[in-house]
Amino acid sequence: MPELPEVETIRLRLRPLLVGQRIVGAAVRRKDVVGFPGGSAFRRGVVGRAVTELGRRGKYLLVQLDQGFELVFHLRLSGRLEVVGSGREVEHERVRFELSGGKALSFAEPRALGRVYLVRAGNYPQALAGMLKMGPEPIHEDFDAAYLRERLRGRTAPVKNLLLDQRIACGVGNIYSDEALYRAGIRPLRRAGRLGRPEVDRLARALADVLRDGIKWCGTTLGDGRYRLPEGGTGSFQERLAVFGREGERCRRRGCKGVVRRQRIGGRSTHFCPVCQK
DNA sequence: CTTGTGTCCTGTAGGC
DNA sequence: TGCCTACAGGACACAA
Repeated sequence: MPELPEVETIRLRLRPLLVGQRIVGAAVRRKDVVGFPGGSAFRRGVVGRAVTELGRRGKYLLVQLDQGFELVFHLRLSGRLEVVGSGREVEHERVRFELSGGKALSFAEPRALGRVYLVRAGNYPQALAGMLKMGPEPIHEDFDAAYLRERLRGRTAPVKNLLLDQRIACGVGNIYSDEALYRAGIRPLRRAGRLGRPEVDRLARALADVLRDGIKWCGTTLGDGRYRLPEGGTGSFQERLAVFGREGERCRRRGCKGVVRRQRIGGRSTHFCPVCQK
């Protein structure tokens, strides 16, 4: 669930809590959540390092450490990062980092699908191949209509599937892809290579806009409450969703009588307004 | 290369 | 009430 806006929100909130802190201890409570390196090298490598900055690439959160190291987190579906008092227990905690200030950074992940990696900054191992192949950030200038047109040209897969491909546009997940397609007025099942130039133009803009809006509203906390801010609060973009999670409800556009439909595309549930999206 | 399907993982919702 | 199944979804492996 954490997509680009959620990870960016987490980054902004965690930054003042982590930068300047030194990791004085680490406990790996579940080994398979550490993606790299294996064995005790992860714990040995991370202890003693100080946090210098927090970055983000797509859905990855990058915790820069001194001496050229970097902790890379991917929260996948249900991962959570929280700074807690040193004694406090956290449900589903997989890895805990004790901090010099007396608190701890807790990485909790009920489904154990999320991962944390310790690498040389910018030097990603095979286990993190996704980082090397990742496409541009849709909210940066190097992502524009011309680029998207080039990447979609000739492709026969549904446009929805390609929006989820991190090699084309990183950071986009199921929620924001549906919302971007709604804003662009494009049905998710349309074959990507068949979109007209004005449609791709709208899509490129909609993607950037919806992700920026998501950041502005601190991300989307759905009913399950899995995504939370590091301080425990919720995002508020869920109140602004046009289609995601609104199956059977009326389209939000003024005067539109459409009812939001849900359909499985590429194994994922996909939402759209049959009136607004062509 | 492209596309579609299965797998990982576990908590939860819904059916009977 | 309790059991069972389907589903949630991001990334990746793999088959065609």
